[in-house]
Amino acid sequence: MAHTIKDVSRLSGVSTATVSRTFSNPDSVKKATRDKVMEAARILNYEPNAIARSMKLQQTEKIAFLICKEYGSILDEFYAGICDGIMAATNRSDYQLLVSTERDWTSMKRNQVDGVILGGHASLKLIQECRRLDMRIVLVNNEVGGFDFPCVVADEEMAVRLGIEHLIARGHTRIGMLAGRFSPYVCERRYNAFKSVMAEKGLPILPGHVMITDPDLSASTETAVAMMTQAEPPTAILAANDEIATGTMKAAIRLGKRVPDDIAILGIDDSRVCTALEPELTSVHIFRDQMGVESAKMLLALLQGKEPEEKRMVIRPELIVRKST
Amino acid sequence: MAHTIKDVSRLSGVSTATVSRTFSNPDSVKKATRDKVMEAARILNYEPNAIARSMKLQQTEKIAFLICKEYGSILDEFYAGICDGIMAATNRSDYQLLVSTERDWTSMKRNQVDGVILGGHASLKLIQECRRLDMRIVLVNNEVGGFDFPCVVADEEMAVRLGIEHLIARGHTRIGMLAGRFSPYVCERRYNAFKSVMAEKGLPILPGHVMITDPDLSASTETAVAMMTQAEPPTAILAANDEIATGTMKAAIRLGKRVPDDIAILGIDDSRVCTALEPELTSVHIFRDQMGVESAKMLLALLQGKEPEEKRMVIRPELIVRKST
DNA sequence: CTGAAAGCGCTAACAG
DNA sequence: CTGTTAGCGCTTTCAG
Repeated sequence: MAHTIKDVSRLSGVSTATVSRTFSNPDSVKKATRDKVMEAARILNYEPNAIARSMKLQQTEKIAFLICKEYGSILDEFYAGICDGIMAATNRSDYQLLVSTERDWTSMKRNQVDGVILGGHASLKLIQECRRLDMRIVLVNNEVGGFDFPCVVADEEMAVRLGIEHLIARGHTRIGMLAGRFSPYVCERRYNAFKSVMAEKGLPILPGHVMITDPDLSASTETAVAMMTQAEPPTAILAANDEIATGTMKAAIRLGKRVPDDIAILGIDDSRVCTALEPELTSVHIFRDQMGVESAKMLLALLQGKEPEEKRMVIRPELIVRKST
Repeated sequence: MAHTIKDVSRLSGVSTATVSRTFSNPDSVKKATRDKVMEAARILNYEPNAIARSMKLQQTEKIAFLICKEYGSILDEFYAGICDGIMAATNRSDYQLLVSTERDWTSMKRNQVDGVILGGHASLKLIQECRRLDMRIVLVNNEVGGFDFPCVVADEEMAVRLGIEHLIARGHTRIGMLAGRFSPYVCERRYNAFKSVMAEKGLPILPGHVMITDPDLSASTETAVAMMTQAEPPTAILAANDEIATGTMKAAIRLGKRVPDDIAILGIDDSRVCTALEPELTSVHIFRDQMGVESAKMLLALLQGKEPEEKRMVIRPELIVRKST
């Protein structure tokens, strides 16, 4: 059994209260006393017991990041990026970070964590469960209409707008979109943004110029082939994400079309694959790290009792022009 | 303040012990009593307090995954894969998972977690600190000579061997390697394996046929260009990982060399980029998920007091032949 | 500046 | 099968 505050108290000849103060509020203890305590602690290899502290304080100093998605691997590049950001922000505080998935977060006990960041398509059931246990909640890459939870999202409309405006600037008017079935929230936003921005620009969306595909590589490739082999194919394709854009590139290669001369291709997310491809893929960068950082900061602020001034934080994307457009 | 076991005890008219039993060992309580307790708990919106439980049991039922790396982003595809595996295995147990980095794991208090999985190049200092606090330790993607810590690693030698044998089967004899400066443990293993397997096969390593590069895309591209523009370049290049292989592919494209006819290229890791490239990249799959799963299982077993039969678990890789060789 | 003591919510040994 | 009770290790009020 490890030594406790009592052992240190005994060895150093001071009370347990003083030992406690030495560790949690050093300034309130005279230096001489403090030194005695620290020396005893060193000898005994004493380290404060985090559980007992939590018990007394009734807070865990832990938050959880719960990933709510069903498709693909859990920590894909997008969520890993968010997680990186959350880690960075959490680690700078006194909090520690638990990571799990919606599916596995079953053993919900009170006081496991002080708050949660829900990433992606969190079910209402999960949200209500968290509220029932008095946890503070922040959503990331999702928002729930009508409930007004604090959330951090990317400006999906702006992402699509940046893409379309770039294609227009390159002289394209027959622009198509390959939408995909991945995160419901994101997909819907990007899809709707495409329709509204095209309308705003006065560009018609021709029949067959919007298709929906599963987000994996082979499905996107097939769908892109179908789009490009129409009688009147688009001259530029906006893919709903880089994975789909990659499939579109493969389709172009298979059909012997030159990118960007015969067909311009543009992704969203700006993932690592963009620079691996040839030609390198133009994409709209979504600042996933920043989304993570901001959501963690928001939750931490909430836990300090501060209400954030803006409950809905929108992270602005940035167009990265490369060689595919 | 949330309700406690006492409130439930009072409302249901049984002792606190019975309430406790109802939640942690239901079978030891008569059904009728149990129902009364559950009903009271429901009414009061009671949920057991995890901290108090930990306090009593003197264990947190939490483990930590500490990522020890300096280059690149924290949760890159490789470590995200390991983390996925750890999450899966952890979530199937009663444990929960903390994720942090070596750099940030400073506020080391006793009883924050019951054990740790150290991923990558853990410093001896960190390991000793963990031991001092009586934590159980498992290393993943690393091992420490002479200390005999439980560890899970990939069979790096076999990965290289599979690659070389494949290239030999394709008729290559002038095989080069692009080694890289990423994880010291892995790099060294792959590099040494290359030399020993080549020797074993009786193939000479020609001057300039082994080069070391930074692992980023542009450095690998430059280095690969240098290797391919020698007087007598290799006919096949084994890259130390897929990122470097990607750079090698770019070098081939830049030099107008056809892959695999003019130059065969082979990666290690089998990351997502392999199928994005054209031609698709042959690579040796490292089962990172499995590494995560096994390391978590090992740690969990250790925490149950079981000593694992094998302290050093080696995960066998698998060659995935695609179009680049 | 330091000490005594109460108590955070739960579990488990023991008694009935 | 159920109740009583003694802590787990720490923080914090209140006194000194």
